[in-house]
Amino acid sequence: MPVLRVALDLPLHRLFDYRADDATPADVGLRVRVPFGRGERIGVIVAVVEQSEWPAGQLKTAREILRDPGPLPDDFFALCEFASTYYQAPLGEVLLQALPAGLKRLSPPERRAGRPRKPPPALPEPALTEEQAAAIGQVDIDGGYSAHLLFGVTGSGKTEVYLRLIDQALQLGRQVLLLVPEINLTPQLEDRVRGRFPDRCVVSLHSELAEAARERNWRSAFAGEADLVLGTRLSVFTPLPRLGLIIVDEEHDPSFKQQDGMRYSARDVAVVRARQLAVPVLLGSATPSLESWANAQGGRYKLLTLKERANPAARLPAVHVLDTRRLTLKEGISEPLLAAIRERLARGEQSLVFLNRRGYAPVLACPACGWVSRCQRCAANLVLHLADRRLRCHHCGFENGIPRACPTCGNQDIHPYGRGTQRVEEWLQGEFPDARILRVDRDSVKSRTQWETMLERIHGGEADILVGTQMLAKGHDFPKLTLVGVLGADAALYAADWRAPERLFAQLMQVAGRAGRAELRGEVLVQTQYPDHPLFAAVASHDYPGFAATQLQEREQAGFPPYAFQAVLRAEAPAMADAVAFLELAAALPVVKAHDQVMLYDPVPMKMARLANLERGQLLAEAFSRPALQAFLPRWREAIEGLKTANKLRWHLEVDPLEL
DNA sequence: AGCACGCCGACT
DNA sequence: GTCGGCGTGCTC
Repeated sequence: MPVLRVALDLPLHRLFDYRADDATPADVGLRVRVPFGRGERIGVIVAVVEQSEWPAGQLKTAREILRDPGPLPDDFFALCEFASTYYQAPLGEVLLQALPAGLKRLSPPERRAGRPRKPPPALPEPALTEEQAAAIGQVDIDGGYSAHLLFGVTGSGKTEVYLRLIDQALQLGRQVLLLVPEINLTPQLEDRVRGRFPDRCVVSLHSELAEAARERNWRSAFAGEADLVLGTRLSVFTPLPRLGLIIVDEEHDPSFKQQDGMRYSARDVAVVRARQLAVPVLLGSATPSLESWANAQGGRYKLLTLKERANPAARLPAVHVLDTRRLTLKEGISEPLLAAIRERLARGEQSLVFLNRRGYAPVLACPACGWVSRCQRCAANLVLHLADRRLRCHHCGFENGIPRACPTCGNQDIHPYGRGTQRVEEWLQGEFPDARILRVDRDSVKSRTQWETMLERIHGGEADILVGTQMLAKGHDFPKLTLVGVLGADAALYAADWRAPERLFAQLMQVAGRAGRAELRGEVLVQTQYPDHPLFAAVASHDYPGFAATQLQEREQAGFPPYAFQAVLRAEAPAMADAVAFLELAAALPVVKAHDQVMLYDPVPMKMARLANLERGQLLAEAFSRPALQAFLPRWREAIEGLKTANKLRWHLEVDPLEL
């Protein structure tokens, strides 16, 4: 009697066996409906065997083997097995997160055919620059696994390199997977790709897609009908029978890292997938992650460089640092920056004021008694949103009205302290009454559609001054934008977070890249209290390699990634004492002593120590070899699972954490 | 993760 | 006397 070994979406690191009279080994990879507990679940058949290790009498019988949409292929299993092992996530969880929701439900609703997209206008191939041609020549599309880091400044035409390589892969009859960060996946990018390959089937996969559309696109990829899958991190696991090339655009972008459930890096998974399938992978960025840069320096990735802008008339923007200690600031803005904005207004050009802090002010406080607007559930302040008259926690979503007087001492004279985008917008409007100011942050742009509309308005010249966060920094060309002012970006520079300089550098380069196209040279004014920090000199000279070299040197000396390999055990509980006690127990486990190449730090509260009424602590594990860490993790995890946990304590492991 | 069973407090 | 709290244990 054949037995199915079934992976279920449970936080359990084991498979479940079921009898199935008519099953054959060909059924591996199909979905199956099985009884579980007193209910029913959908699982994936991982193996069909003759004998179960379980007592035959306790085996239940599978209800139904689901033959649509055909078996998941071997290479998909191999990838999921890798992720399961590497990230210490149960196989069932990995397998099933890769499927569209409809295929995980017990009774899927009727499927309706989607309306086909209207084809966008066909786009011609622009001529290649020498550098682009050289980069393309370095990639052997048909030569098995190879990993490349395409390092190209903004405007150097990385996308054109992608498109040519995609074309080569398509010509060979292969499928292509193009991964982009969340915010970059807009219909415009989709249209650009479609326009270049008008007779190819291009599908997109991202979380904002309606469920039916997502399933349709997934099925088309799975069936080998789609030629090109354009997607965000979740699409790295899409089964693709003819996959021949993987591209990760803006590979340094933190949105490639999943921040809940299985905390994987889609960029790293993409490289593993390429190696497993023996196909080329291309990572592209103007400011590569230091991990990728180190891989390129070490020869594990081939470095392809684009130094020149595709349009030679477009010079890199001039970057100037403004020392805020020596300048008088009005509402956080210095006179030289104001003058520069005034100049742009006079010339009919656009300015962008970049400020990574939304809301009106980051805190409301009482000068008399020292009261500050704190979140009751988090270790954070409530941010003042004057536009809708609310105090709001940006971490847990808690909201309150604005008190008229200080809740502790009754003082009527409470003030907002600091500045967010709303306040800067308001003040600039007062300063430039005739200017059309557009604020772009998560409060003014809540959906992909709104983001679209916003981009169109900016392109259409409907704004003279943009005030925006991170969101505006990414990958869109605004032809009339010639000035970028950066406010308070240096707060994190001397903080404990050793990854802060890398992020700030990428952010500044990215936002600087918005300034100046074609005949209009851009100017970037960065306001900082630390004008002498070497980071600014590197930004001003557009010297990523120099910056990366010093950063990597510092990391090597300090023994930080990428010269060390880390995993972090996090615990959250209503009381910090419980979380820390649990972590101490985990640190004292016998397996820890058995792995002397792995070093455990002391359990500490997390940077955001309290989130949504839970106290959070973490325990960092570190090794100087990846295999040593990988050998340790499964044994540690198993031992931790055996620990009895305090009430309401939850924990998880994160491998290669980006934030500590 | 669900979802049961299982023993101790305030209520129709 | 019950309804219900969530602590502990299991799911092939």
